[in-house]
Amino acid sequence: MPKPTDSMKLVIELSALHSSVLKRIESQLSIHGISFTEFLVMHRLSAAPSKTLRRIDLAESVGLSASGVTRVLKPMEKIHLVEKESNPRDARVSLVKLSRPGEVVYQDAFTSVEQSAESLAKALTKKQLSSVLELMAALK
Amino acid sequence: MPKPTDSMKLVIELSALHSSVLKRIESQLSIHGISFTEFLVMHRLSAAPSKTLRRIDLAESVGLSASGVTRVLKPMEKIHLVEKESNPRDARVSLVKLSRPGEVVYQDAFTSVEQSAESLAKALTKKQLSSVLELMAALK
DNA sequence: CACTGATACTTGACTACTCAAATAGTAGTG
DNA sequence: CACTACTATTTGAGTAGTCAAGTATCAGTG
Repeated sequence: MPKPTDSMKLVIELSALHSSVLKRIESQLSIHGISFTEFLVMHRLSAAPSKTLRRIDLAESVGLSASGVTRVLKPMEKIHLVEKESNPRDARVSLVKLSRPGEVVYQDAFTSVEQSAESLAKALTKKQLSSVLELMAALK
Repeated sequence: MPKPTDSMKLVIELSALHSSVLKRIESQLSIHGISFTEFLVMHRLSAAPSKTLRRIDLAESVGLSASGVTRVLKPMEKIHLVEKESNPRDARVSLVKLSRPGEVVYQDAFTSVEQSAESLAKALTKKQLSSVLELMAALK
């Protein structure tokens, strides 16, 4: 019977932590009628120049496949959280833009997520928190 | 436009890290024909007394719902990685046991996962690694 | 400027879950 | 010892994603 090294523990604990954190956040987000993935999409769009991204870059930044993005976006377009724009320079690409109503939902959701995040992170000191962030960045 | 606090960054980076790590590991595990979830199941069973657990406890420890466990286990039983046992004390519970062939697959898979994990963790010193583990445990 | 190969995206078919309801069994209480 | 309430599990129906194949467009080359 193998005994786990620390690096093994890292991946196992990472997975456990992810699943528990996700549950907390999703339950908060359900109030706003969106999933964490949808929140992430809006988060990335909101940070982008003119709140617009190519679907492929969006996929990359939220950790989805191209088709995954197509599928998340479809219902979001339907309720006008995001809108489709075309790129005059390249007819292959379809740009996604965070709409005004989308921004409003995003900002409300942001507050909720932040609350969950704070309540989670209060187990750590400020110093510890920035330390985890740094260490996690090194793992990327 | 809201600006992310560190605790917000924590949840977002956690999700990104999880998705990238999972992809690395799953691609290694595909050699053994199992998913990371199935690996986790065997990992927990392997650590349990007489390699046996109730389905509900298994669910809890791998972060799945009860029905999720039922569904992962079904194909694993079919190829005899695990076997079903009943509890004479309580006819409601159905115990799951890691079979001998299951142990073999688990140990091979363990080696693969450990390799991925090592290659991931080599971005960190030993001290940093045990530090992340400690901080992550605090977040649970 | 026609060809070749790469890129952006969408769709079909499948897998991996989830939740809610159904089933079966257990345990405490009057 | 019948009732009530709780626990363990499975199943049906639906959601969220994947990969592979298909379509459209672009960009470089002889």
